[in-house]
Amino acid sequence: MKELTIQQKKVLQCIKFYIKKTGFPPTRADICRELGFKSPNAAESHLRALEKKGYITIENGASRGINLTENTAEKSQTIPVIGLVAAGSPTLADENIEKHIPYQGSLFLSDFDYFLRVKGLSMKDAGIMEDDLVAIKKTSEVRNGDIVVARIDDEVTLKYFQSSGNQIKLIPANDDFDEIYINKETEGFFIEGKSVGLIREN
Amino acid sequence: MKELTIQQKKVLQCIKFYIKKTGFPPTRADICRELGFKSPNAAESHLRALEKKGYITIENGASRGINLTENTAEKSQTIPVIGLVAAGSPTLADENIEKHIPYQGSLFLSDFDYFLRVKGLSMKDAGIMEDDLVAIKKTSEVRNGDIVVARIDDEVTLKYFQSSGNQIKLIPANDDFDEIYINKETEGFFIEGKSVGLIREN
DNA sequence: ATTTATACTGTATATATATTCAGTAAAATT
DNA sequence: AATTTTACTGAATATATATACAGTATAAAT
Repeated sequence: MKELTIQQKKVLQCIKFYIKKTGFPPTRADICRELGFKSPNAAESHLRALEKKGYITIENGASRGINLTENTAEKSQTIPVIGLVAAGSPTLADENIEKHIPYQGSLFLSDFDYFLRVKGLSMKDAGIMEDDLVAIKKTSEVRNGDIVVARIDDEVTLKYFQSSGNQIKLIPANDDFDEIYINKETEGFFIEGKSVGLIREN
Repeated sequence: MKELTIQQKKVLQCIKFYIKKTGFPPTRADICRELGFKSPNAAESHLRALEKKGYITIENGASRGINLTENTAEKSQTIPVIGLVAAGSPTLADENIEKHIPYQGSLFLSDFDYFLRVKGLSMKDAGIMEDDLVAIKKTSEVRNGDIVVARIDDEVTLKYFQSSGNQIKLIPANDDFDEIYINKETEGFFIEGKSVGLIREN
């Protein structure tokens, strides 16, 4: 599905929230009121853009005729929790799944694929403590400064990512741990995903 | 809840089905079409009866302003996010609510009443960072070691709770901050609640 | 370099829609 | 027996609402 702009995301969020609050979709005027627009056409244009990109459908001529697409409407689902063990990969294989957490909606800005149960304190200065659940989005597209799940052979770690040229640095957020230097082409090295959020149950 | 007549049940079912199908509630005319009525007032009367019996609410003046009641349609709730400002109390008053987060189910072991947006780093060694959302359960029953929301006059802070005899210690998790000593009977001192979990959006 | 998309304001209007009023009639309640 | 509730038809209307049209301006894509 095509990416949304920031404004379009705001409008979509506004629609979702309005439906949640009132039980029915907003009018153009309602959207303007919520987001501070002064012309109903501002809302209209955004709606048509959202329709074009497949996030909503609009019943022409009907008042409040906005319908969230299946992908857009949040289905209640469960997210697997995977243990971060010294030797073992965080794959979604059954044997690695600790449990499933019921989850609905959008707690984080980005969507994600699983929770990683943190072991150890190598990221404690980043506020990531033992037994925290880090929301992981499976992707290899990571930027410098991202907190990533990196695999080196069978070892899986959570670290800050720093790349320069052909060299990758995996930096812990704890002085007691050492940085890890890796060459991009190293056999057995792989970025599993990146952190997009965190949950702690006390 | 008061019993519905057969016709009223049909109308309620019609509304539910219409919402499922289209994503938005029906107009009076839509209901007439679905059920074969020839006057919009037939639908209107039934709607008012359903409203009177508590199965729906109607937003007067709004098109398609029909909302299924909580008992009628189970819907997920939203949790308010409250900003932790230096001077100001974390009450559920509208002016303090930053936004609402859609939330369903049980992410944490205990239920909770609101999210507190953390400012500052006084609890950083406990893994609580700036802008984290701490799930707060409103209660004054706290134990030693709990992370609590304490109010001293208009100042609100998040600290470890430690009580011995008549004295209460509020302990930060950061060496740069000082412990706070308070007498239990101090005027203006109050435990607002305790932390039962944490969410971080990166 | 030109076109398209984004992001609006502001005005206007046909029509979609809620809602009231006037009836009729049967069933249920008091 | 009288009143209220249910269950409609049919007509009328104020207004809520979608939507088109005319602009302005900037960013992104081709």
